[in-house]
Amino acid sequence: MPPVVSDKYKQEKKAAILKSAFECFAEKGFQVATIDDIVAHSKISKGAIYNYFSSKDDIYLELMNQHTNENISNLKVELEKLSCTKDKLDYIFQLYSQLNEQPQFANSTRVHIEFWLYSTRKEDLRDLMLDRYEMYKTLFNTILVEGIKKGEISSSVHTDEIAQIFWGLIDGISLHYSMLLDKYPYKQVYNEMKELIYTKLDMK
Amino acid sequence: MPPVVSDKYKQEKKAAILKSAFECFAEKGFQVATIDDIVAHSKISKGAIYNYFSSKDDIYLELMNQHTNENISNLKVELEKLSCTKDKLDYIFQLYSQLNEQPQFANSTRVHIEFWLYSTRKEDLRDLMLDRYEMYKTLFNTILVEGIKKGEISSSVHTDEIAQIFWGLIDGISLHYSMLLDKYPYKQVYNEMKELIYTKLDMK
Amino acid sequence: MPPVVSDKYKQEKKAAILKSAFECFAEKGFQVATIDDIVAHSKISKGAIYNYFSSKDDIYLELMNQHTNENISNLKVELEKLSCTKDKLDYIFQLYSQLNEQPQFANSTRVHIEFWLYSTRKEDLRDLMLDRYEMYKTLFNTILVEGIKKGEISSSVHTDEIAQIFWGLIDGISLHYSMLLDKYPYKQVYNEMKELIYTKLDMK
Amino acid sequence: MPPVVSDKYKQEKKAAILKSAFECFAEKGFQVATIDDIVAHSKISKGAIYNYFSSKDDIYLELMNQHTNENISNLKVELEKLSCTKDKLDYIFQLYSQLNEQPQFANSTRVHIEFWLYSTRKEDLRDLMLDRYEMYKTLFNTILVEGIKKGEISSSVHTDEIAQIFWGLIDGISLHYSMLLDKYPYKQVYNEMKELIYTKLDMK
DNA sequence: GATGAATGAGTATTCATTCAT
DNA sequence: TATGAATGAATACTCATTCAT
Repeated sequence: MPPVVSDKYKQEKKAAILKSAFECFAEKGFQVATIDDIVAHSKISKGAIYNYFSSKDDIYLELMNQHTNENISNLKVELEKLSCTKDKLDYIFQLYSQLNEQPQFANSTRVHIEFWLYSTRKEDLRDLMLDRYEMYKTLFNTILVEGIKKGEISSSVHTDEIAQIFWGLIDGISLHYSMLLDKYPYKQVYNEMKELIYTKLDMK
Repeated sequence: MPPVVSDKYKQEKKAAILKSAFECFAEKGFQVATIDDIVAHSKISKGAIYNYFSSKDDIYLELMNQHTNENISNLKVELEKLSCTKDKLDYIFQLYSQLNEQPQFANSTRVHIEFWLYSTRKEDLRDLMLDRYEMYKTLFNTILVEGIKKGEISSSVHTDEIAQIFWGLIDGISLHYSMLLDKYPYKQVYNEMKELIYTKLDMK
Repeated sequence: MPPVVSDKYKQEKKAAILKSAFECFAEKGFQVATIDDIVAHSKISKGAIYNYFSSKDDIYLELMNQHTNENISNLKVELEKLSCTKDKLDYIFQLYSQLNEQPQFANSTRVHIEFWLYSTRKEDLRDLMLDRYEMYKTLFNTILVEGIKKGEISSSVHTDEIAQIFWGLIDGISLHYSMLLDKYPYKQVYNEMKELIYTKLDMK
Repeated sequence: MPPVVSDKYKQEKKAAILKSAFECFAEKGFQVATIDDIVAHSKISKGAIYNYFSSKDDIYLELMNQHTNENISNLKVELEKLSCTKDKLDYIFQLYSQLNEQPQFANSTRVHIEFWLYSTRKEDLRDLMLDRYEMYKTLFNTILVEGIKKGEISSSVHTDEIAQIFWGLIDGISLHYSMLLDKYPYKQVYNEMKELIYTKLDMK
C-alpha cells in the first residue's frame, strides 16, 4: 500500500479493478452494479478506484477499449499471416465458433450490449461506440474486398452488406445465447450461419 | 353492490398507462425512465398507476405481453390466410422490411433488448422471456417444416437453425440500426439477408 | 401525512422546512450544514424536503427572497406613510438600531454574508444577489434624492455614495457584531454612524 | 547529526506553500479549494504540505497571521515616522484608497471574510480572530487618542466608535466591492467616507 | 378509485488526512 | 524529508413504493 510506486504496480492495480468491475457488471448488469459492489468485490477502497478511473462510465470504457484493442490488433496480426481469403474467413469464423464455451461469454455479451444501449442516450459515449462498430465492420469488409480483387470471391458480392450481416448475426446469436444459455444450440446455429455466408460468397 | 366503474373504463385506463409508459421507456430507457415520467406523460396519478400495476417491472411485462400477443396472433391469423410457403415467408419478411421507417422503431428495439437483458437477472421474468422467444421461433420453424412436408422447400434445410438465424438476424440488425440510425443501411442489409436465406431454402 | 392536501398545509410545511433550514444554517453555516442536518432538525424526510425545494441553494434562496421581500415591502409601506425626509431616515435608522437585540441577528448576518460570498462563484446565483443589493441601495437613494428635491437635504450631497456608505456600514457593523457579539458596542457604534451621516446630510 | 536541510530551505518551502494556498483560496474560496488544488498549483506533494502544516485550517491560519503581522508591523513602522495626526490618518486612508486596483483585492477580501465567518464556529480559531480585530481597532484608536492629546483633533470625538466605524466601513465597502466589482464605485464611496470621517474629526 | 405527499435506502462522487516506501 | 496511493466517512440528490385522505 505504498506511494512512489512502480508502473507495474499501478498497472496491476488498474487491472485488478477492471477485473472486479467486469465481474460485477457481468453479475448484475452495468447499470445495476454499483461502485460499492466493485469495492466489496475487489477489496479496493472507493477512493483508490477513483484514483484510477474518473467515473463508472470510464471504468466500462477502459474495459471495452482494452477488450476491443486487444481483439482487433490480435485479429489483424493473425490475418496478416494468412494470404488466401478462405483462410482469413475461416480464421474469423473459428474465433467465434466456440465462444459459448468460455464461461463468461454470456455475461460479457450482456454487459457489452447493455452498455451499447446505455451509450445511445449519452452524446459523449455514442461516438466512441460508433467508431468501435466501424472498426469491426471494416475489418470484415476489407477481407471481402481483397478477396474480390484477388478473384477468390464472386465479384457480385455486396461486401458491405455481408459484413454487416456477419456482425449482426454475431450480435444477434450472442444475445440469444446469453439469454437462453444451454437451451440455445449455439454451435449448430453458428455453423448454419457460416454455411449460409460461404454459399453466398461462392469462394474458390 | 355493483362495481363503481365499468370494466371498459378500467381497460382504457390501463391502456393509457401502458401507452405512456412505452413512450417514456422508449425515450429514456427502461431503467432511466421513472414512474414520475409516466405520471407526467400520462397525467394519471402515481397512486392510480399502482392501482393497475404492482411495479415498474410489471408495467413493462404487461407492455411486452400485450405487444407479443398482438403480434403473434396477428401473424398467425395472416399466415393462416396464405397457403403456399413462399407467400408466408414473403409476408413475414415484408413485415420487418420497412420497420426502420416507423418513427419509434429504434427506441422500441432498445427498450425491448434492454428489458430482455434486465430480465436475465430476474428469476421470475426470465421464464416469461424464454417462452416468448420460443413462440417466435416456433412460428417461423413451423412454416419451414410445413414447407418441407409440402415439398416447397428443400428437405435438407435445418429448419430450427434457420429459424434461429432469422430471429438472430432480425434482432442483430435491429440492434445495430437502433444505434447507428441513418448511418445504417437497414434496407440493403435486410434485403441481402432475405436473399441469403431464400437461396438456402431453395424454394419452389 | 396526506396527499390531496390544502394550500395552507403546503405553505406550513414549506415554512417549517425553511425555519429548520435557517436554524441549521445559522448554527453551522450554509456550506457546512447538510441536508441531513435539516432532516434531523425538522423531522421531515429528505424526500419531502426535495418535494418542496429543488436543491440546498434553492432553500437558501427562498429563505432570502422571503426575508428580502417582506423587508423591502414593509419598508416601502411604512415609508409611504411618512412625508418628510427626516422622518423617513429616522424610521430606517431606528429599524437597524436594535437589531443586535434579536437573538438570531448574529447568526442571520453570518448566513447571509456567507451565502453572499458563496454566490460570487456561481453564475446563476450572482445576478440574484446583485439585484437584491440594487433594491436596497435604490431604496435609500430615493429618499435622499427626494429630500434634495424637496429642499430638506443639502443639495451638495452625493446621494448614491451616501446610500452605499449606509449599507456598507450596516453590513460592516453587522459583520463585526456577528463575530464579537457582546464585546462589540453595537449601539454606540451605530449611533455614531447615524450622527456622522446626519451631519453630512445637513438636514432641515 | 545536523539537520538535513537548512532552516532557510524550510522557510522558503513553507512560504511557497502559503503563496499557492492563498491563490487557490482566492480563486475558489477557502471551503471549496482542496488540498489537491494546492498540490497542483504549488507542485509540492501532499505529504510535504502536511509536513509543514497540520491541517487545511492551519494553512489558512498561518496565512492570515503572516498577513496581519506584516500589515500591522509595517503600518506601525510607517506611522512612527509621521508625527502629526493628519499625516498619520492620511497615510492610513491612502493605503486603502486604491486597493481595488490590486488584481487580487476582491478575491482576497472574500477569502478573509469567508474564513472570518468560518472561524466563528470554531472555538480555537475564534480567539485568534478577535485578537486580530482588536489589534486593528487599537491601531486606529491610538492615533485618535494621541491626536486629541496633542490637540489636533476635537476632544469630543468618540475615538473607539470612530475606529470601529472606520474598520466597519473598510470591511463593508470591501465586501460590496468584492461582489459587485466594476459595478461598484469603490473610489467615490471611499472618498465620501474619508470626507465624512474627517469632517467629524474636525482636524487642525 | 384517485390522489400525491411522504418515505428512506440507495447512488456516484469527493476530499482531508494518513502512512508505507 | 518527500512522495502520492490509499482510505472511507461524508455529501447532495433520486425514486420506487406506500398510504392517509
